[in-house]
Amino acid sequence: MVAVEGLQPVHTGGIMKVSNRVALRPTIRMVAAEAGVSTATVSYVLSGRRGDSGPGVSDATVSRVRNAADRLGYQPNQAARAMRTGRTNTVILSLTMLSDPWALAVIEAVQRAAAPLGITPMILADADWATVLQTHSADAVFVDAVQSDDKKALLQLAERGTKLLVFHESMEPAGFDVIRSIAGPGCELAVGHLLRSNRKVACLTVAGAMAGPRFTAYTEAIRSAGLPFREEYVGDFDGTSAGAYATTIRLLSLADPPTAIYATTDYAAVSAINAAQRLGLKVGTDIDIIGVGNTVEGERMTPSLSTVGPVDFFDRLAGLLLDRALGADEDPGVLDFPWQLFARESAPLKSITP
Amino acid sequence: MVAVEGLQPVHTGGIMKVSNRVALRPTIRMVAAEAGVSTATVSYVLSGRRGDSGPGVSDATVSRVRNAADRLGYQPNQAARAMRTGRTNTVILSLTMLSDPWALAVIEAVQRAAAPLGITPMILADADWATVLQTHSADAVFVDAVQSDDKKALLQLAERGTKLLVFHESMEPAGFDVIRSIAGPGCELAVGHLLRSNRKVACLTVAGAMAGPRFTAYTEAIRSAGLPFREEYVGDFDGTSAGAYATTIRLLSLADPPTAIYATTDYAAVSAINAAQRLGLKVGTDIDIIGVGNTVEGERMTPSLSTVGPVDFFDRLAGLLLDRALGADEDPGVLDFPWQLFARESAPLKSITP
DNA sequence: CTGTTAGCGCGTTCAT
DNA sequence: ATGAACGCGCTAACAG
Repeated sequence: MVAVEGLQPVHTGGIMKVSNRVALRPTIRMVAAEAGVSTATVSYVLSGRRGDSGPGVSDATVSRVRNAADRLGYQPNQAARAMRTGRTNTVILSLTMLSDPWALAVIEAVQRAAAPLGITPMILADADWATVLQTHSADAVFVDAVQSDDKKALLQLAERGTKLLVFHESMEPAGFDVIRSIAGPGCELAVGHLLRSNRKVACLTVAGAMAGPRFTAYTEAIRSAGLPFREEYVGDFDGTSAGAYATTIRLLSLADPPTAIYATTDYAAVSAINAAQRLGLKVGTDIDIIGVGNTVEGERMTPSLSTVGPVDFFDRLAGLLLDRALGADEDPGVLDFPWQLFARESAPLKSITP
Repeated sequence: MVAVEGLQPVHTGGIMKVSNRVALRPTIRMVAAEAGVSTATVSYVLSGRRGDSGPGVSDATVSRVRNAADRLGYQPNQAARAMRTGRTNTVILSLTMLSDPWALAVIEAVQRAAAPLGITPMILADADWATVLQTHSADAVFVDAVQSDDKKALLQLAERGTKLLVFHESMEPAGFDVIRSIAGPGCELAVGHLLRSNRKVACLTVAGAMAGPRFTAYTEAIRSAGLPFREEYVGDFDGTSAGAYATTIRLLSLADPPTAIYATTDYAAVSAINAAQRLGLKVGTDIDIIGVGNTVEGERMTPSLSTVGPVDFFDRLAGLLLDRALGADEDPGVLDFPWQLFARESAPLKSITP
């Protein structure tokens, strides 16, 4: 030590107790001093490690340390811990479209799974996630809207040791995990379900998404059922639920109204049900309505919403993310979620009418 | 140095180049070795400091270092940097109700302001923010839904040096900043505006919020205008925009329909406008509609939405947050946003009719 | 004026 | 139960 005798506080590691600032955050050394033990002991006690082979710390010491820590209000400095262990006790969720209920469901599921593990989910709403992740690390990262040209960035991140889970329909794992949940076939299932007992099936879809798989599935299914495609049965709306409501009213007010509606999201389907009921129709009898996505809200409402979607998507996603965060060092792979039909009250299974 | 001669790699600080793992992240020492300079020089070059008084590093060296860093793909380790400097280059936004457009606007504004400063906003969606913030630090933190009994937790965090900005109507600053934006008077302004040219004013409000200031302002304003309170003019809905749409249809289908609608949010007002137009009414002439919140969407739509709200709220909030993050060590205070009336097309200023 | 040396910060962990 | 060596980037003090 080169410290000037009279100035150097002995146990505190030298941070500015001498200066005018009040002591900011207590360090492990202060706790050690307070408890009259070494920093190593404090570390072992508070991080609960060293259970590897026998006790190692006596009960008396444990409580002395605990008390000291409480008294000082000690909280470990995550930056220091991260530097030493390489773990941040954090997972990052990179989510575009935070307004989307899908994103909220991801957050909720991860939150629930992470809390008991002492891991904090942080949400990154930056379109430029690749750059951010180059410097800010986490124990695992979920990225929801990857383009094919992001592949290089992903590879680089993976190579640096970032544990990545990527949501993408066709990308192959390459140092990162891929979460997959392909909509097309499931959506055809939905329309097909309606077509079993209906010949006049309309589609409620967001105006901007008419090139996507959810709408294509509609035209496909109509075509392969040998039915004519009726332009007036395509109800495009602006993406808001009010828009979906209004468009449903319009569809059902046609001279020759549809007897079933395929909505490309559960949220649109909910609006459609409200609109149909407003017009005095009995949903599931007078009119069949089916959604897409298998959200919990649909399951719980009355009448319960028929829908298609992956099973248990959010919880399993959260589970995998946290597995990775905890460092089970398995090889990355694909987590595929096949879609299923949930025929509930709003479009029940019926004896087939020709 | 106590290192065993033959094993210790000289410049790398000893991380496991020896082991089987590929080199994970390049460190500043590797860059220094690659460029043939000291770590200090690398640090000065890459962090752009030492600009205090003149350059300090020759152009030739600068480019040598830059090249070396690029070649290795060096990115500074934020944890190490944070430990040394106490800065994380991060701000945390603790937001409940992430689905609320208000939260999205906060995120968007902060994102925009933070990016050029090299600061990354991270969103915390944990109801238990107080606990999380005890261990995870950031250069500044915004907390949106503080209860009065959180005060103790806030004080503690502030004492530890966390820079806090708190959104609360009545709390006083105490080591943390308070953002304030009181709705009541502004809402009365809105209803008052409608009452200047209408006697039949309905209210569109969320069913659960009828004890809140936005609804109270309606009853208050009606009362002080000497008008009777008409139960059938209260249109409560479920919080969705489809619900607002449907409720507006109901209100306007009354035997004695209102000539103006006060909606307690801009989003409800937008739905109300859609509904009124659907019924063939000319908004701003046949019917006046006003919202609450002064969102940008309202300003841009046609007809433009009349509303009340704070001016420039999100950008100024973002500005203050980043000021704090950058450490301008001023005393905390209150940032108050008085509300204003924006009389636009959906409820224009009219010559007064008695 | 340019570049280097050396040591710090704080929690973890190996060897004693 | 402890001493002390880490990790990695920063920066005061110093040397050419």
